[in-house]
Amino acid sequence: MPTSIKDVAARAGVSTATVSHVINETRKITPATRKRVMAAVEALGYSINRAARNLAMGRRSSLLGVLISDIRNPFFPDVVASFQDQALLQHQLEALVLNTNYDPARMLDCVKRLLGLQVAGVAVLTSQLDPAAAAALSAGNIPTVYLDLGRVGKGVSNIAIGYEHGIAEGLEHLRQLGHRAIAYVGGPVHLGSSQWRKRAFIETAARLGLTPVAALDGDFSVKGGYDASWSLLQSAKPTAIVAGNDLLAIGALHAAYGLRLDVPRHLSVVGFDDIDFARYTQPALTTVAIPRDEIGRLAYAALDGLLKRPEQAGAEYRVPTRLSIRQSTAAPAPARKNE
Amino acid sequence: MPTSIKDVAARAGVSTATVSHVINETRKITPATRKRVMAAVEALGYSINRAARNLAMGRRSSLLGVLISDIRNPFFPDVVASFQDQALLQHQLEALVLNTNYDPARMLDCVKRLLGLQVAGVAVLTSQLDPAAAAALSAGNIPTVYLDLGRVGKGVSNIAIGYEHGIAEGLEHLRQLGHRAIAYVGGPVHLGSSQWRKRAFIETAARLGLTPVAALDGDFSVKGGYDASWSLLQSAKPTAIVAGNDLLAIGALHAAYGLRLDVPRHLSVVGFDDIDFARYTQPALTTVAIPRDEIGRLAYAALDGLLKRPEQAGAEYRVPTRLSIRQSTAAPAPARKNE
DNA sequence: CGGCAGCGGTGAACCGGATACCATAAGCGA
DNA sequence: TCGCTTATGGTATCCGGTTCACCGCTGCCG
Repeated sequence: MPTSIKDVAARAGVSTATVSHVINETRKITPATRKRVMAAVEALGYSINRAARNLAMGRRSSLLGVLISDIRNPFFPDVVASFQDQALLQHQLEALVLNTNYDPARMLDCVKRLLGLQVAGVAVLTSQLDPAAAAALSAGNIPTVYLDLGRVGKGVSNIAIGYEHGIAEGLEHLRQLGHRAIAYVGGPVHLGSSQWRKRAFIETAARLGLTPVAALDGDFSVKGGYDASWSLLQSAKPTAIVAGNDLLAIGALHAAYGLRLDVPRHLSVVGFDDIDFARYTQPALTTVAIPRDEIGRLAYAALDGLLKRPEQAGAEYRVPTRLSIRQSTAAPAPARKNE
Repeated sequence: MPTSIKDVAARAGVSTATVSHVINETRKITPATRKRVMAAVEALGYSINRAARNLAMGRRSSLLGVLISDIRNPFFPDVVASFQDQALLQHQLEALVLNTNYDPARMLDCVKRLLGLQVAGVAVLTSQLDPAAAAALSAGNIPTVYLDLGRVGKGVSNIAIGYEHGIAEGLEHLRQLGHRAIAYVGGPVHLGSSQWRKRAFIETAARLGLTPVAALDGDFSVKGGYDASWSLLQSAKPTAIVAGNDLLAIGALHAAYGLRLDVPRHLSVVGFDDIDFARYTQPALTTVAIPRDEIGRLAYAALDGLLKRPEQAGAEYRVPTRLSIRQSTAAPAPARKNE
């Protein structure tokens, strides 16, 4: 393991400087010398130590940090995969993915670790932002891209998600089907993404002249959706439920099974995210699709841009949402409508 | 960016050596000094430069490479998450996750990139192994742990998956329910994991005196399961289908819906993996569970062991599988049984 | 009271590589 | 033949940490 540039230099009978110049082609070298050096490199199986190189050059590493909330939530692997595909394409940088588990403290810890690794840039794709973490990133002067969080500025870009369009499509869809009693099941109140979805729902509903019959917050899990929907269906008796993400929506579907309500005849359900499994629920889930691969691609592109033009201000990107209509929505059955 | 240990030392009025000792707790320090140092660290937002540290300590890097087939397959995020949780717990090493997309060429590329990054160790959790990649790893003398691939040796550990037990439970379960006409839907023939599952199925079936009525290979996707099951259900008319993974099983469920077969009355379905969604299909999927978090934990532990005792031979670990019985299996309906 | 051990802290030599600067020799015109 | 420029290689320093040898101080003990 200890084949350093010195070993190569010794074997080739030259100085370490020469070896360095041969390897990096940073100076003209006589063919004879170059050949001797290359032979020594071959013979010793030498490979350069990047840590030392980065240290010497005062550069950051070739790593990009990617912060996500929860790798088990199917939303994130899709984003990460497309991010990594980009990184692979431009082949140079690697993506280091860290989970915050929706925990601000852990997020700060992750940021510190990334700083310690001298990452070249960070993509914060979590649904909330710990202020201390943001401060640490900007203090470290690290190019950063946020997902629907934070302001654009020097070295900081942002990807905004246009929730309104998709949710408006969803509500319009429900209204046209004849639904009036619509309830909302949301995620944890402390999460930004959760708040914005809920707000988009309420404002859009108001604009369309619909009054939500109820809104309940759970966590972003199937169980949370199940519990919330169960109690909603017992009390408010909505004809349609809009969920803050697809896991919640799947929970709603199961609550309906449990209460022997047929979806979509007795209850329509609209999800959010359009995870892969949404098309494999029974019935297949109507849901507001967020272009996850587009987010991954943009996040990489944004970081790439910041890295190439460090002194320039970042940009604001925007991805749209749109309704993906499947079988979990239909006109409410008259029987239940009159209940 | 330039807050180095020297800045901290200067601000705290101590030497860099002392700062280092405070940070690493490698020596007794008076509370007063420690406090001054910590205050300086806080005030400057100092975070240690791992590159420099690794260089000084003669270590490779604080990165562990984790190779997986496909981050979008829910199997892997679970494994990765538990691996990372371990890494976080022992906080020192980071996990760098790379996708091979089931592509041997890409796998070799990933390995080369990892080698370039001086990773301290690599966990190969993919379901197949490119020989060139394995050669590169052993040539680089990198501690490696494989998932059910390759041999244990110096610096190489292996995690074997005991497919037999779980699949035997599954087949026994089906036999007791009265199934005789059992078909198998498998994954791509070129994947190791796919082959072993299929072999375990066939051998165990033979041992139990059951003869599979058919076996078809698709890819590890819902669509593949759908197509294969559809044609199986038309031709061989099995009363039960065992699938090579849960995605395939979900495809089988949908093929049954499509053919208006009631699951489990007309068709029983057994999956493999027990991904989270298996409990949320309709009906909930009976499946052979693989302890994914255990795999992640073991993979980390194995690497940790190899790193701590580099000269020793690796170990063979083994994780069991077991049947998780839900609602997709039942006794076959007499009507169909006599068809 | 002198010797000595233990404690808390410092200075400086590394780790592996990049590079500014210097040394040498060759090339070349005057 | 001298002096100046170029081409090429060497020397030394620095990057940000770790760590070892050492040092002054205190307190204990004979």
